[in-house]
Order: sequence, then C-alpha cells, then structure tokens
Amino acid sequence: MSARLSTHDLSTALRIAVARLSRRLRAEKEDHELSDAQTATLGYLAREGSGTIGRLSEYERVKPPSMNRTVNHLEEAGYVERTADAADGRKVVVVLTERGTRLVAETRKRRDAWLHQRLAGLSPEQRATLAAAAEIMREIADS
Amino acid sequence: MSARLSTHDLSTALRIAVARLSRRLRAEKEDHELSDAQTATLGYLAREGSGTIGRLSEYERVKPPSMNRTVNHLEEAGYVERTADAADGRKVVVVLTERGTRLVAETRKRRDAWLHQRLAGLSPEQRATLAAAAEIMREIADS
DNA sequence: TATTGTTATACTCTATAACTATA
DNA sequence: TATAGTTATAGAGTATAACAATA
Repeated sequence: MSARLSTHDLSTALRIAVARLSRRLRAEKEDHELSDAQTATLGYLAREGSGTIGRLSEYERVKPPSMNRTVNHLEEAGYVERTADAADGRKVVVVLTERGTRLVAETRKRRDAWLHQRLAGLSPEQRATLAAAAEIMREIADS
Repeated sequence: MSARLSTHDLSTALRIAVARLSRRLRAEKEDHELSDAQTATLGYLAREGSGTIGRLSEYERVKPPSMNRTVNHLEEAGYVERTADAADGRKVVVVLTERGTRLVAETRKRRDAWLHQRLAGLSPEQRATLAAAAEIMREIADS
C-alpha cells in the first residue's frame, strides 16, 4: 500500500501512472479511424452540441491552428460541418453531421473493451477507488 | 460519489479522466526541453541503467523505428550514448551520459510543481485514494 | 533464415508567425 | 485597433516497408 506517500512522491507516482495508462490506452484502442484529438473533439461536440474553433481549442488546451487542422480532418471525413455564426461573421460554429453523431454513438459502445475487461478483473473495492480517483483527476485536470 | 458506477461507466469515466489529465499535464509541463517520449525513455534508462532499442520500444509500446528516432534526438542532445553489446553485435545498448543523469535528477525535483500544488489542496483521504489508484492504474497499464 | 537496428517515406499533432476578414 | 479564423512552415511522434549487419 502507498497511502502514506508524501505529496511529492504521489505527484510523481500519479504522473507516471497517468502517462503510462494513457499510452497503453492509445496502443490498445480498437478504433484506428480517429486520432485522440479527433475523438476528444467529437466528444465535446456530442456533449455540448456545437463549438467555435476558439472554444474548442481552449477546451482542448491547444492553439487555434492545431484545432483548425483537427476540424479540417473531421470535416473532410464527413463527421462535422462548419456553419456561420449569425451574430458574428468572424466566428465559425462547428457541429456534428448525422454521420458524426452516429459515429460517436457507435464508438462509445465498443471502444472501452480493453479497459472494461481489465476493470472486470478488479475487486469492487479497487473499482470504487478508481471511480473516486477518476472524479478527483477530472477536477484537477479542469482546475 | 460514484462508487456505484457500472464497470462500463467506470471504464468510460476513467478513460476520459486519464486522457484529460494527461493532456493537462502536458500543457502545464514546465520542462519544454524534452518531449513526453524522450522523458519516458530517459526515465526508463535512469531506473534500469541501460536498454537496447528493442527493449525500449517494447516497454514504451512503440515500434523500433519510432524509438530509434527518439534515441537519435536524445543522443544529439547529449543525454544518451549508443554502446556496443559485447555478446551480440546486432544489439545497441543505450545508456545515460553524465549529462543525461544530471538532467533526470534535476528534472525530477522541479517537474511535478503544478501537480504537486493541486495535490496539496486535497484532503488526506483524497490523496490516499489517488495513491491507491495510481498503483492500480500502473498494474493495468503494464498488464 | 531469423533477429536487430537503421533508413526512407508518409501521416498526424503540436507550435509560432503572418495573413484575411470581420467587429 | 482588436478578435476569429486560416495558411505557411517547421519540429516531434507515430507507423509501414525495405535494407544492412549479425546470429
């Protein structure tokens, strides 16, 4: 057990664990169709309905040109559309196409297969720990 | 609290939390000198002492050409050296230079600043949860 | 013939700087 | 003049295919 780690050791341990699991999730991902950035952007649009380039880049913590490129790829693939903002002609509102909406729904159903299998092998206590940790990590990430 | 999440919901929640925290850690990283892949590789070498291209690529779950490129960058920067394997002429043994060893030591001291600050603001119980979760995530990632 | 590493090539993500269009 | 988006350019990671050297 390591409940007695100092916060310094904990930050190191947590950083390594997150980096490593993130890497593994990428390696195990079934869905080879979309990159992480594309997936995250589609997910945001599915949750929020729409988003400007600026809002999307802010949320994903990348610069506008990076998000612009990601949106280009998604648009070329037919998953999103650029629409005009009625109130401000400078803005571009990105929305999911029907095809994009369908992709998000289908992908969600099958994409967690590898992780789900690992979690099923854990004890209920371990799963509860991860559930609580996931909430804390989300709060830290969005702080 | 979300201790009662189904394993399906948990896998989704955990995946999103890990992806988001990983992204945030990258954005907050003080150290602009080294990429994630370079940092991870130096860390492995610091822990294990040395590694072949094959071993490194296996551990980081990338293909040998990718690791070869990462090692090229580290070598050009003077942090690692390629040495010959006495027993097998095909193999290349990568080791830290003194400069690389120093960098790892210095970097470790200051690189967790952002995360450390967040963790200091949590309750002891929350830190214990993260410490336990970090262990579980490491096991999952390495399974 | 099989293994280890490298090179060649290509694609994506990331960034900064510079440009266009609109406010 | 300031803001939103785009384009140009470049650096780093990833991969597959093909090649060299060694076992």
